[in-house]
This record gives sequence, C-alpha cells and structure tokens, in this order.
Amino acid sequence: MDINVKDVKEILKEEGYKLTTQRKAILDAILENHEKHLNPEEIYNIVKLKCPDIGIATVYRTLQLFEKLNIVCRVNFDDGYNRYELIYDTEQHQHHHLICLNCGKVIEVKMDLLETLENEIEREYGFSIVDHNVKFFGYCSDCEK
Amino acid sequence: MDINVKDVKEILKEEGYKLTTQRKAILDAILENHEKHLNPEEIYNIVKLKCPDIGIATVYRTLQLFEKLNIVCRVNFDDGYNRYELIYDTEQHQHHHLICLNCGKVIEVKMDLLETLENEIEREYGFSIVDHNVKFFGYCSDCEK
DNA sequence: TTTCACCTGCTTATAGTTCTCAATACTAGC
DNA sequence: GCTAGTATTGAGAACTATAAGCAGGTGAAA
Ligand SMILES: [Mn+2]
Ligand SMILES: [Mn+2]
Ligand SMILES: [Zn+2]
Ligand SMILES: [Zn+2]
Repeated sequence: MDINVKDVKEILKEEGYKLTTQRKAILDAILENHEKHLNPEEIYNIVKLKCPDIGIATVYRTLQLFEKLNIVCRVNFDDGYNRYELIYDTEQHQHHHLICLNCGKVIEVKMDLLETLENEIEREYGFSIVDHNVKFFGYCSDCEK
Repeated sequence: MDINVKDVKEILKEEGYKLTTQRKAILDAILENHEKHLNPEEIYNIVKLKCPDIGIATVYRTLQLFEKLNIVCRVNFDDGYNRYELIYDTEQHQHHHLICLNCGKVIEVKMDLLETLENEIEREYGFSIVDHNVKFFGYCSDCEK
C-alpha cells in the first residue's frame, strides 16, 4: 500500500532523474511524518539534521519534482504555506481533511462518499470530474467538550 | 436574497466602522462582479476607474475587514491569489466550485448534497462541522469535446 | 578517465501582502 | 458651526514564501 524508497527510485529513473542523497533525505522526512502535512520549511529543518549542508532551494525544487511525478501532492490549509503529503496507490482521489477551528488539528477522512454529488454534477453541468479537494471546518471531539 | 449596500452600512456601523467612499467603491466592484471571484489587484483596477486616488493597501485592508464581518469570504483556486466573493444570506454553507483544468473557468454549484457524508463524519469522528470547502477539478462541457 | 548532463548551495530576484506613519476625514459634544 | 478625538487613508518600505540564475560539484556511460 505505502509507496517506498525503492518505488520512488524507479519512478525517478524512468523519467531520467536520480535519487540523490538530498532527495532521499527529503523523501524520508515525508515518509516518517506521513500524517503531518509538512511545509517546505519544516521539511528543511528535519532534513538538515541528517544532511546539514542542504539548501532550502533544493527542498523546494525536490518538492516540485515529486509533485510533478505524482509522488506527493500539495495541500492547502490556508495558513500561507504549501504543504505536502504522499500519494497512496490505493486512493484514486485525494482524501478529505477535517480542520479543527480551535486547536488546528487536521484529521484525515478516508471515506469518499461523493459519488452521488459527483454524478449529479457530471449530469447537470456536463463537467467531467478528475479529482476533488474537500475540507471540513469545525470542532474536533477534544475541543467540542 | 442579495446583500446590498444598505445592509453593509448597517453591519459596519454596528461594529463601529464607517462606510467610506473607498469601502463603498470596493463593495460595488464586488457586487457588480459577483460571479467572478476577483482578486485584490483586479478589484483595485476596477475601483481605480471611479476612485483614482485609492491605494492598493486600502483594498487589502477593506477586504480583510469585510471578511472579518462575514460580508465576503476568501476562496482559493491555487493560482497564487486570494480571491473574494460575497456571502449570501440564503446559503448556510459555502457553495462548491468546479474548476476546469483546461480553460480555468470556474463554475458554481449551488446543490449541497453533502449531508450523508457530513453525518457520517460527525458520527465516526465526533467532529462537529461548521463549514466546508469543496472544489472539483476536471473538464467543462466546452473543453470536454 | 573523460565527458556531459544532471544536480547542488548560495545568492539574488519576484510578487503578493502587510506594516508604518504622517496627513486627512468624520463624528460627537459643545 | 467649531473643537477634540478617533478612524481612515495613500505612499512607500518591509516582509515572506517561493523561484531563478549561476558557478561549481557529482556520477553514470562511453
Ligand atoms: Mn492528508
Ligand atoms: Mn463562488
Ligand atoms: Zn480541536
Ligand atoms: Zn474548460
């Protein structure tokens, strides 16, 4: 289910890119924090521990590359950063996110349950849907009390 | 149904703000382009026609104020701009957007159809939903051909 | 080992947005 | 209407996330 380093090496190679030390370190940082939706700066700080000479430009460049190759995808929580997460083979659409308005926690929702709505949209608007982006704002169970 | 200048004047007054010439001009620009999801620069250019001395800082400040007072809301189409649209009294949740990956057109969807999903989420995660943000990416009827 | 395209870190540039501040415009109380 | 006090403004500088330019480094293929 999870994408791993070997898979990424394959994907890069196929497109003529190399899995350099820096790229592997960035990938590791994302793999080891797969639920955290890191931004470039957070990734930079994690990677610097093992790879102290890395420049932040490399982090940005690598994330763009990974995004182009569908290894990661960008998510936007409207906090002024681009954030990134792995794309899993098992999901054909991006999963949904619940964002707590009180504590800022982000919860992932694997249920899709959009078929009815998507069918309605395709029928009503003649719009053929490729992907979606769904966020719910509210209060998590901890903050609701 | 539509919010109007008088309503806004009321809302501002209640909170101790004034409906200045500049604020009215910005509101007008948004009202007259209610389907367009303008960004601050576009608003600035429209407003400058009737209000040539306005500074762009005033546009940014006013949009922030309108957002705080729930007169407009910010929408993000991942094109590097904040965009703004009026909030209508009739909708309790933000409407959905269809974004064409080919021509960039943005279509509004007034059907909500998220009750099943939202109920599932409230039940399964104990997360109490206040609002949502739903975007569909794909190809519009013109581009599909 | 030589070649050559890829890749890197450093630095500078870009662009959307916010901040600072002095000047101006309103408003309420006289 | 005048005055005092507050809200608002425009201009420009500052900020911040990200991208671009460049010269040197790296590593696989010949
Ligand atoms: Mn996620
Ligand atoms: Mn809209
Ligand atoms: Zn919470
Ligand atoms: Zn289209």
